[in-house]
Amino acid sequence: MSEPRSLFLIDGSNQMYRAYHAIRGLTGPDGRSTNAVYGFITMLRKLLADHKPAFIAASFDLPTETFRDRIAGDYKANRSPMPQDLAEQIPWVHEACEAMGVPILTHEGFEADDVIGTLARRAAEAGYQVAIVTGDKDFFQLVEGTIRVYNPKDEGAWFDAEGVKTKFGVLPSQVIDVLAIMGDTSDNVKGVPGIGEKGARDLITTYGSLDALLAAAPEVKAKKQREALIAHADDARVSRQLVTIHTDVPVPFDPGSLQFRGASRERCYALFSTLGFRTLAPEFAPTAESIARDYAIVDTIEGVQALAAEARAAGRVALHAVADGDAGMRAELAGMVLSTGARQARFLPFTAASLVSEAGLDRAATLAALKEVLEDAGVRKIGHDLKFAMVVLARHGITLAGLELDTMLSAYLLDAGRSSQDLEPLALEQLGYRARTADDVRGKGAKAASFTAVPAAQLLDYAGERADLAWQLAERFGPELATAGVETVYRDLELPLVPILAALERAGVKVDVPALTGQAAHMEQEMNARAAEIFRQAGETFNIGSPKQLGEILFDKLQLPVLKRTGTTRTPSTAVEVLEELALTHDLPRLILDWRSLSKLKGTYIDALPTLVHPVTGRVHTVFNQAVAATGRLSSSDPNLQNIPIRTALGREIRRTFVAEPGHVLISADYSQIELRVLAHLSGDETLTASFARGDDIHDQTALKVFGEHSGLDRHELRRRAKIVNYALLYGKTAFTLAKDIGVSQQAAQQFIDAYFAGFPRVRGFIDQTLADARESGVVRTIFGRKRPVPELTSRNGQIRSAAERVAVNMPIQGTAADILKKAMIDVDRVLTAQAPGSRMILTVHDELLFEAPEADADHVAALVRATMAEAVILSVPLDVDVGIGANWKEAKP
DNA sequence: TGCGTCACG
DNA sequence: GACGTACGTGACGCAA
Repeated sequence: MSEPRSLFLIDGSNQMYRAYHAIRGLTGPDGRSTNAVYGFITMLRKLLADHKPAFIAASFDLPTETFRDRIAGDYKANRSPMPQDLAEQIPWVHEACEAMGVPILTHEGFEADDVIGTLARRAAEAGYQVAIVTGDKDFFQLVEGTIRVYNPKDEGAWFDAEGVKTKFGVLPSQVIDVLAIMGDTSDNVKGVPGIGEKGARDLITTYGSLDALLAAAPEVKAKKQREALIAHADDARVSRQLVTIHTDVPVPFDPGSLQFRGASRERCYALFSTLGFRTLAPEFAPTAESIARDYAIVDTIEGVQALAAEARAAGRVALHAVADGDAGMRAELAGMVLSTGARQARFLPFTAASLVSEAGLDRAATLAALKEVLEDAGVRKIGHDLKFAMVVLARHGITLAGLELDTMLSAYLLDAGRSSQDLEPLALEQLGYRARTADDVRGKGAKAASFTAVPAAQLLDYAGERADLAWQLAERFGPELATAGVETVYRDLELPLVPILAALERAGVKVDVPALTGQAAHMEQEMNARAAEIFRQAGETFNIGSPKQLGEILFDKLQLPVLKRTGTTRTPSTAVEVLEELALTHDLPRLILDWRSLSKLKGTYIDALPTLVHPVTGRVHTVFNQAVAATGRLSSSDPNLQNIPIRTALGREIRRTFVAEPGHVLISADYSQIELRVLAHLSGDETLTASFARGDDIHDQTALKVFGEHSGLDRHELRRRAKIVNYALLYGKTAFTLAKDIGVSQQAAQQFIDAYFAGFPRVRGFIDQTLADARESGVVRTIFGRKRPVPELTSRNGQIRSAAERVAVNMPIQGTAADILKKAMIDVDRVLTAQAPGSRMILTVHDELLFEAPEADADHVAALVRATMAEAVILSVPLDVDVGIGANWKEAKP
């Protein structure tokens, strides 16, 4: 808690140095180091938060001569000059102090230490509690009474006289004597040669003081110490002068000028933005309170009706559905927000059943009053993530129509590589102020409340911003879509996809819960059997799921060789490729692999899926994320239904539990080798194109081209290796990894790579041209015009540059394939609506679409789907579609 | 919360 | 000569 008369004096230079060394490799947008200033700010923020000082100041050394230079001309002569990238940060550190409301103290001719010492003494005399914030032990000499040293390192440590004795071994009054003897090489304080910290401490403890020690030097028992003390007595006296912190600097103690002033949001925001502190800057961004705006709650049905009329008259309305979470199928609709202009919004909170006293609107009546406007395509809709609103509203019988501008999708198309397409960071980036987050109004973690339990008045600013900011962002993004060349992909693909994805999410997929429960029991038995054998071989029980514990067993106890280390912590890796290798010589790794595989399947799918069955629909409803993957792909979450196992026999059993409703079947349709076909199209390679045109098996063709006719391998193995080669080389895989993947020498792998590019000569040209264009423009694009920035192509760091090159080659291919699937979804949706209305699309998995159809319609639907997908786009090679029909997803896979 | 691991295309 | 070594995702359990 804040002491009314507490003064914190920060040893600024010391803390800056510490930050500089504690954090490595942090740079700002212009490439200059920001590590010291970042670390300093972090320290300062923690100090302010933890101790809430009423008075505070930071002192820094000036680069001018001090009295110590006059005492000893070579004072600090040994000190290596301050690193250039630290010196550069000094002005920023000063600005950080000023911006954070911390006064800066300096005084010509004295070091920061002396200024701090003087103020500490004078403040203590005036009755203040003083904390000297430093990691420098020299300050221990000042500790007495209400003066303490505080080292903010780690959790922070306080040193009073007792603490100094414990930490340094002598009383504060004896500290300078110890320092005078031991010297300080970095400051070129000579001390007494041959006597270090421990020796100095023992001598001072024995003799009481330096003067007493020097007087008694001839009696010191240890010969070396005795001779050194006699020979260097004067050095010791000079050293004592140098290490003594002066407390009589002519600097007045003026409490008024040392008051903590509080941070200036503007200055902090400006500084932190300049320095590229992406998490820190937003905290200081201007909040919207500073901007005049018209937000209000509407809580009468007449008000709602008037609002509906207003929206109709305006012809455009930004809207937001206030509901918890990202999953539209699980969100409880707590209110609606409408905006028909910048900095304007109306919030319609619904009365929560649990909060009888809370004023609000009846949900059903309100939605009934809004229904006509929401369903009128003539009233154009704006929003951030309109799919979410669509799904939520659909559950209340409203079919949102007239989608015009989704700011989330627009932002995604304008910069697919942005780390987040959420509203708050976009508002900060585009409009320059900090929007409220759901966490701000609901609390977060375990204390988080539901929107339905937060009083409407508290939600108003948050809710209003959702619609208002969407409106404001739409004003910017609308024109930008055209200038960025992504309007086509927006109009023709992303926007039409919104209602289709909303329908997929609403449809969900049926899972056979009893079957999953049965599999869980079986899995558990299998796991227990493996675990027992694992523990027997290990000679002890441990947590097999802990990479740390497992590593200790394998590499410490059993002394198996460490073949690979993990990327970040450099601990021995226990990844699958490592265990596969170890399994050649030991039994244990194989058992571990088996256990892991079972554990993964059980934990991620078998146990999880039943808990995700919707209580009303009895089906599992995923969320399709349309603005996440940088290439243009969709992703799936809560649960992810795009990574249901298929590669192992046991995993495939999980697919059996994805079933059709009674009387229905599942139909799976997937594009055959779509990315390689896109490559053939983009590169114009004649050999590749001709193979696809003839309908050859492309992997067999590659096998022939790369391995030759007489490799001696069976066709299956050849094809497996060729498939790896086909997909790997395209994205820049190296001979090193290819060799491991297909089990040949690195030299052989290199020959395959050379043979591949020789066999498909235009592929190399395509890669080179793509990279040349990308370096020129800074972006790569799909054939639909979707773009992804690749700024790092010009990095001076070879590794970063290589990674960017692989990204640049991959994106046009993966992204074009994604565009094709999106186009196919739009076409298929139209065809099914017209010609097979009893059937519905239920999932999409990158190159596959899954449908649920009445049994009697199955063949018809399969044929429609196949034809429509094959004709989704016209490339220079045909698009092949494999279609299968079955009672469950496994059987439906062609 | 970050990390290691592993499921998918 | 050392270093690290195909792209794109999301979820789980552990450890701090």
